Amino acid sequence: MPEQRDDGSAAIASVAGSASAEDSASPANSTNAANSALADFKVGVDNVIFSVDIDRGRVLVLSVMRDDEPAIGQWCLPGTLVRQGESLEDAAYRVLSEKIRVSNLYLEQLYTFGGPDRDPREAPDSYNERYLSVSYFALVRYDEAQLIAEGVSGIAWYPLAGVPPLAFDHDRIVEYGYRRLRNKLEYSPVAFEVLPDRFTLGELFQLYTAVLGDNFSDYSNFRTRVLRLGILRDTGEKASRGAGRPASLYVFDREAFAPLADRPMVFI
Amino acid sequence: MPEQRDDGSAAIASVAGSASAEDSASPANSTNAANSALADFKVGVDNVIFSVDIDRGRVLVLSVMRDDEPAIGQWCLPGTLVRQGESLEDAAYRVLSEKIRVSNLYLEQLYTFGGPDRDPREAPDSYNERYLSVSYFALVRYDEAQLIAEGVSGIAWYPLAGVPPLAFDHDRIVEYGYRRLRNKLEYSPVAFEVLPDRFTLGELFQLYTAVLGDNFSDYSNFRTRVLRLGILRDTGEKASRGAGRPASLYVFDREAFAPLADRPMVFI
DNA sequence: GCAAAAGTGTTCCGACTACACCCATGC
DNA sequence: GCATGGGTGTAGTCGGAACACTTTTGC
Repeated sequence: MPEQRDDGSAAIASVAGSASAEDSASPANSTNAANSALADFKVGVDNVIFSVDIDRGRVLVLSVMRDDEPAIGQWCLPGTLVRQGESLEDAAYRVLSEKIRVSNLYLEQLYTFGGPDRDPREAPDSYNERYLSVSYFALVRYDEAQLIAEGVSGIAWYPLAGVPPLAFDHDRIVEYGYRRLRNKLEYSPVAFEVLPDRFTLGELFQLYTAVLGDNFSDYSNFRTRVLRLGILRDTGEKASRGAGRPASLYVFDREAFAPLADRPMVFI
Repeated sequence: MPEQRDDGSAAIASVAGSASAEDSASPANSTNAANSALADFKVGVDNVIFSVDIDRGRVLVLSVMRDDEPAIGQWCLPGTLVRQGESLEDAAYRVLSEKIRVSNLYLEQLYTFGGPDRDPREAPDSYNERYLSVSYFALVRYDEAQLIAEGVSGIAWYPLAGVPPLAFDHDRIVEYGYRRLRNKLEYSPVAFEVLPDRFTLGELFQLYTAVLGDNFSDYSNFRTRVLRLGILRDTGEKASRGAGRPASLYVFDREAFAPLADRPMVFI
C-alpha cells in the first residue's frame, strides 16, 4: 500500500536472536516432528462493505446480526469460513453475494487478524483450534445495492458514525477499512466504481466530501484539479436536479487513466 | 498503502447475488452441519526482509535455502508455521530471530496469500489440508545484521535485481514488499529505522536513492526539504569520510515527528 | 426577479526544480 | 592547489487556496 500513503499496523521492536532452527523454511514440512506444536486453523473472511449515500453525505457500513453462537444477537461484519477448494477471494465474493446484490463493486484484501484469543471458541478448554480472519474491503454503489433480507432482516447499512459495537474484533476492521477508504480516494480512481457511469462533478465532489470531510477542498478548485487530470470525458449531456444550472455528465475514461495508473493523481 | 499511496492487489468484479445463507456470520459456528465442507489450514508466516547497503547503493533481500521437502534445495523467503498459542506477529519475530541478529527492526504485515494450489502439499491426493501464508515485511540495518549461518550457510543477502527464482509464490511476495518499501519511504520515517542513530544527510540521501532510483531528487533540494520538516536534530558532531568537508551528524527527533505522524512528510 | 447550483477566472503564496556558488577537508 | 563531498542561496515555475464573478436553470 501503496498506497500513499499509509495502510496502518506497524511495529517497532527489538529481537535478541536466539537460534533454534528446527522448523526453518516456509511452510515447514508436515512430516516434521515439531508438528504436534503447530496450530490448526479455520480461516474466516470478514468483509467491511462500504457505500456512500451521496445525497445525505454519509459513509455507510454494512452490518449483519449474528444468529448463531458465539455472540448471538450481536452485530458484526458479514463473514464466512473458507471452504475446501475455495480461495480467500472467492470466499469474500461469496459472502458479499449472499448479503447484497450489486452489479459493480471494488474489492481488495485489507488485513489479517490472527492472534490467539480473538474468538471465544479458542479457549484452551474448547476445541483446540484457532480462528484466523482475513478481512476484505469492499466498496459498492449505494443506489444499486439491494440488501438480501434474511430471516428477520438482520442486515442494515449503518452510517459510519453510528455503527453499533460489533462482535469479535470487527470494530478494528471497520476503523482500518475506513482509513484505507480515505487513502484510496486520494490516490486512486475508486470513486468511479461507486458512482453511476455518467455522473456530474457535483456528485463526485459530494462523494469526496462525504468520505474526507467537507473541508478537504473548495468545490471550484476540486473541479479544476480533477479536470486537469484529463481522465474525465464530458458526454455533452446535461443533468438537471431541481433548481440551478444543469450540470454536465461525465464518464471516467479508463484509457486516459491507464498511463497514470502508477502513482500520480493526488487529489485533496 | 499509501500508501501514498497504494498497496496493490485490487480487483473489480461483478457479483450476481445468489442467496444461500446457511453459514452466514463470521466465523461460522463450528457445530454447523456445513462444517464438513470447511477447509483445514496450517498457517505459515513468510518474511521479506530488506536491508539497504548504502555504500554500494543496493537494496538487499534475505533468502534462505530450503533443506526439506517440498522444494528442497531451492531458495525461498524465511518462514515458519504458526504454533499453538502463538500470534502471527510472534511467529514473524521468531523466524527473524532464527535467521538474523539485529538490535532494531521495522516489521509490518504485508499480505495474505491463500489460494488453493499454492503449495504442492495441497494436492487432493495429499493430506486434505490447505497452507495459507501471511507475509510480513521487515527492514533491518544492514551493518548491524548478523546472519545466523545454519547448516551449510544456506542463507544470503541478494541484491534486489539479482534475487534467484524463489520457491512457492515467494517472488510475488518480494515484488509486493518492494512496492511497500518504496511507498513507506515516501510518507513515513522508516528510513530512520535502518540508519545508525547518528547519520549524515548524505547517508539519508543515499538510502533514498538506493531504494527510489537515483533520479528521484537533487541532493540539495532533498536537503532543504527534509530539514524544513524539522524532524532532524543537528548534534553538532561531524563525520569525516576521506576527502571532502566533514558532514554534520543528525538524529531523528521522534517527539518532533509525532504531530506529523498522520500523513504529511511527502518526500520525493 | 430571485434563489440555487454550475462553471470560470484571478490573485496570492508556498513549494519544488534546477542550477550556481561557497566551505572544509585530504592529498 | 585541486579534487571531493558538504552546505547555502537564488530565479523561474507550477500548483494549490481563497474568493469573486458569471451562467443557466426552477420558481
